[in-house]
Amino acid sequence: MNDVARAAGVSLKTVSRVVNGEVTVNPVLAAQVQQAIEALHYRHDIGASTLRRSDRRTETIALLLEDVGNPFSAALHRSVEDEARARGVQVLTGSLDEDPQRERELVRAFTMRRADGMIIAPVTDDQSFLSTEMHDDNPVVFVDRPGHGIPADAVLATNVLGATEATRHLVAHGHRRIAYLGDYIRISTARQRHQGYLAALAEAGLEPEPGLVTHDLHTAALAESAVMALFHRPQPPTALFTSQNLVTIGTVRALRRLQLHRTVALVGFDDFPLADLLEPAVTVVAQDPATMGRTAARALFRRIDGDPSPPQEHWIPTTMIRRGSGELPPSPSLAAGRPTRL
Amino acid sequence: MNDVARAAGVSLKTVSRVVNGEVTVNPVLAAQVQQAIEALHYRHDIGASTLRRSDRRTETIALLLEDVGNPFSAALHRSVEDEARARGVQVLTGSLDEDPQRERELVRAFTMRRADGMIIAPVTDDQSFLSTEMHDDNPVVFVDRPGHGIPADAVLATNVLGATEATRHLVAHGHRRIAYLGDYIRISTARQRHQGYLAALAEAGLEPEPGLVTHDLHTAALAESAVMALFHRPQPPTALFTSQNLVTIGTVRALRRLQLHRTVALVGFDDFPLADLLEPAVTVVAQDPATMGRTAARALFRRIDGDPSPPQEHWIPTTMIRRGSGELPPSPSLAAGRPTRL
DNA sequence: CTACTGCCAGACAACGTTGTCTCGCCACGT
DNA sequence: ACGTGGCGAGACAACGTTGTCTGGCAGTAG
Repeated sequence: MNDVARAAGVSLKTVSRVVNGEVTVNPVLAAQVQQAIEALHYRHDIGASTLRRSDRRTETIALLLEDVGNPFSAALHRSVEDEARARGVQVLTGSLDEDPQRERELVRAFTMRRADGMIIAPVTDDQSFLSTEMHDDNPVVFVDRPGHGIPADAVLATNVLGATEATRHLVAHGHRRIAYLGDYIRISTARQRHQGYLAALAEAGLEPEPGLVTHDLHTAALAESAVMALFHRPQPPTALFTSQNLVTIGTVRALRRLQLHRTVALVGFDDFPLADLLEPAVTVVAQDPATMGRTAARALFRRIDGDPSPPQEHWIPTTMIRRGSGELPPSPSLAAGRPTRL
Repeated sequence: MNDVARAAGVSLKTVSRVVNGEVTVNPVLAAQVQQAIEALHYRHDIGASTLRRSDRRTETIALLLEDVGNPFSAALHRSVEDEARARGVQVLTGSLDEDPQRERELVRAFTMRRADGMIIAPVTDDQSFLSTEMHDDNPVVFVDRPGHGIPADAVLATNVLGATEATRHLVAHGHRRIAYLGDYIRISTARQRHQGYLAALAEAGLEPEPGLVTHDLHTAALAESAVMALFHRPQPPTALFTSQNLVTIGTVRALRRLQLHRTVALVGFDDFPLADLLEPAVTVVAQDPATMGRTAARALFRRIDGDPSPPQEHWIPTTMIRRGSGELPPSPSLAAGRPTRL
């Protein structure tokens, strides 16, 4: 900046004014400064600027997701980036992998880099550590899952409602034995989807059968073997509700192997690419990760801009997409309670 | 830091030494300092540290990809993050959307934030601007596509070879009229894959037919209508080589609509989730985005650590995965040159 | 012609940290 | 007892920038 000032024949402070777009500077001088900046390839140092400024902004936000490589997180990431881009803000990302320790480490790393705010899909049920971990005026917005122990905005899918709708849909097609297959039950979204499943059963006057509920399926492979097991016992289900992406995919694989994919009804929570091209195409309750990301980013920027209103919950609705797998009628043979032979 | 020093009864400089893990500190004092840090919730300020340090490291790298939301970029992003995590380095990300201006903007934004290095999947054929845009000692590594106008490492898939192998595979199954469907021909990977396709045809003594080559299909929808058009003319192909993810998916959709998915052979470049669950399952030449990301990150860190050796090209091999669609024989009816009726 | 106002440019200090230099202390050898 | 060497701690300046204060100059009113 000193070099630029010398080249433009002005003081260092005037260069600062030009760089920051202040209007109280003679246009002639401003033009000279701009020229010098170009000539010397001067680049403004945001780090030094942040250090000195009173608002301490870095024009950078942090985004902590389950795994930046999975389609849901990636879509959410993209829409956050688009909102940030419109404000000239950059995005630091990190994957949590359901690891509580990683959650704290990343929050610390991003705090040390003075991110202006964070959007977090939390792993655990206690985010109270954020209040001591983060700088006081840096807001947090929770996305996908609610945070606890700290007042903050949250952007959530209507998990209970969506799961109820999915299960109700299967009931409406005549199913009485509907299995639930879900992710780690400690994950709040999995709990809520399980809760929606139970609600729909209760509503229909159906007794929940413990043998038809399987939790903690965190990978497609686990889901696949869970489904295999399910159909090798007496009284198998005639329909399945899978509460997550990877579980749905593992389930489709298993049904193929069992040759039951045209026999057993299936509704999955969360859409996935190519669901419409499978045979039968997979009926899903679709989340809207793009809207979730956009909403979270907007909420965060509102807080960064100083909105002091009480924390808000934003509920992003799910949409049922009927494609075929969810509209299969109960198989008489399975309904009779016969297990599948290999 | 001053507060910590006071609380621990040492000088500010000693706190700095403890924070930076220097060994020339009395363990007793170091413990006192650690205690004070905990008690006061002191957080080291990386920005200020960067400003003062002689190496000016931010422990942050930048990653510029086509679109962080697409599966290829997302997988690559994830593996870069894993390498960075092992070094305590954070990742700034940005999507380029094939936009040259965006490429420059993001490079500038990340330079202003003093990223220690950048991994870029470049949009254009001229990255010479990087040499004036970036700080002198901050390395770049190109990934997926080569950079031009600046010496730097590059991590590339064996695009020509992979495309040749794919096309050769179709030739080996008896096909003589093989169509090429690809992304914007200005993208270097698309050019290379087209080149591989031509090479395989030449090798088999087949005349390339201009009518069987379609470029600039950047979305699945464009690919879909291109395929529809292809089969409504006389002399349709009996096999298709699709040179990119979205093109392959659009093509599958079109073949379904035409009821030709069990008739026309298809090999796609780049694998995609659920390709194995389609009917027929889609034969692909798979790239390895995880290895590409890992390799790029390692190359970048080697440069950041000061490796002065000449720039290197890393070629990441592709793998053909035979799943069924690529092994279909030529349809006699199509081979006879009859166009498809709707 | 003086006094006052407004406005723009520059001087200076400070943001939180670390590189460098200096100084004091202790152990050890003579 | 005294000198020397080594090692650990503190003082100070500086990194690149901006908030604040001061000063000069032009324009205007009395």
